[in-house]
Amino acid sequence: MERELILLGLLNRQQMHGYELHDFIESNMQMCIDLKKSTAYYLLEKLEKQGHVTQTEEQQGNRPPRRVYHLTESGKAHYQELLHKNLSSYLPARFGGSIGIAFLDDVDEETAVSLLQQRHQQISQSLDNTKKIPNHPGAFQYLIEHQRVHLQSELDWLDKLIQKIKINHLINSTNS
Amino acid sequence: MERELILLGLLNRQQMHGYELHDFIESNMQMCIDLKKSTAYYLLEKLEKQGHVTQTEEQQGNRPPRRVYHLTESGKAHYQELLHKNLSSYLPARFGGSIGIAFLDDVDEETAVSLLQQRHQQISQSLDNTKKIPNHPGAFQYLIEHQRVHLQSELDWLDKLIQKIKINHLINSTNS
DNA sequence: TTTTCCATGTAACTCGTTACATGATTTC
DNA sequence: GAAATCATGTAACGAGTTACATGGAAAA
Repeated sequence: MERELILLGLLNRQQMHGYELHDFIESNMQMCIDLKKSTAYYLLEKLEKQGHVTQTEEQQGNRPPRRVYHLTESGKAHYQELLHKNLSSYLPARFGGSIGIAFLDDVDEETAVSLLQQRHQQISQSLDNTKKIPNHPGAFQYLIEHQRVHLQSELDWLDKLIQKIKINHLINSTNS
Repeated sequence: MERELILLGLLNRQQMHGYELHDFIESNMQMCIDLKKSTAYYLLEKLEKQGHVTQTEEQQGNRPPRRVYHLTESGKAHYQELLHKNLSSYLPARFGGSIGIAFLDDVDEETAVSLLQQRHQQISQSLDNTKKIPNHPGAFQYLIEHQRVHLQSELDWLDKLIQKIKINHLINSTNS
């Protein structure tokens, strides 16, 4: 549902074609969603069938024609519906990535530290990436800030965890 | 993949049957995953076909026989593989729930505040739920703590956002 | 001139959910 | 006696990904 919401939200600002939409999402929202091209095209087709958007073709020289989409009235209503639902509800954020934490005891401490450091590195990278995103007016900026806060909190927590494991390791190794 | 990882991780501790696995996950990990029964059964069948687990039937009176699963050697290896992968990589946590934030400008301020308060309520509820989870030995507890830290950070952030919107609203309404 | 970018799409697949079905047992 | 729990499953569906295909234009 959220992919549809993004497309509608962007189209609510201005008409855009599929490639453009995908491109914008990839370069400005990559930290919170990964929308594949084929999914974007598929979704736009679906929205058109449902009457939420309409197409107009734009020819640019010899290139494949751009299919520029715009919201219909029905689309605007649908957009508001999805937006309200999204804002009002908290979908237990899929923390797939953290599940392994529950089973940390099943890898030895050196390995654990090294694996978690790799993870740390990636989160750090993600955080850096959010800094490359150009500034946007209005609420869009909130999303980016939210992501930054989240990533920073993840990083802090990970640091503490790694410290704990290192200390445990010292204790265990001096005891044996 | 993470559902498979959980099943393997639990089976690595002790043999369990499908219902029991599902039940444990539902009551102890509901804050980070929602594994449906049919998915659990399906996954266990799949793991068996792949040789990662074996079954033994246990009859209890007239009930449908319990299918108790245990890890094979191959299963243990597979488990370690998935666990390493999970620990070392950060899958940009699916923040589907927050996407709407980017489009907050498209709802009027009173509505926004009210929607976000509903969201706040739900996160708060989630946080309370983590407190009902019984204590677990070892690393399992880290997962719960991680979730709590995350939820708290979400709550803090939301509070600030709601405040900002309220202030904006005041400014806008006195100006007009 | 080779690579990257622009611009679209299709077919097959995977993962997971929904909705259904069964039937004994325990609890209220 | 009704409702919840125990215990399993199947069939159909849905969302999204992967891998592929096409071909001109711009940049390296």
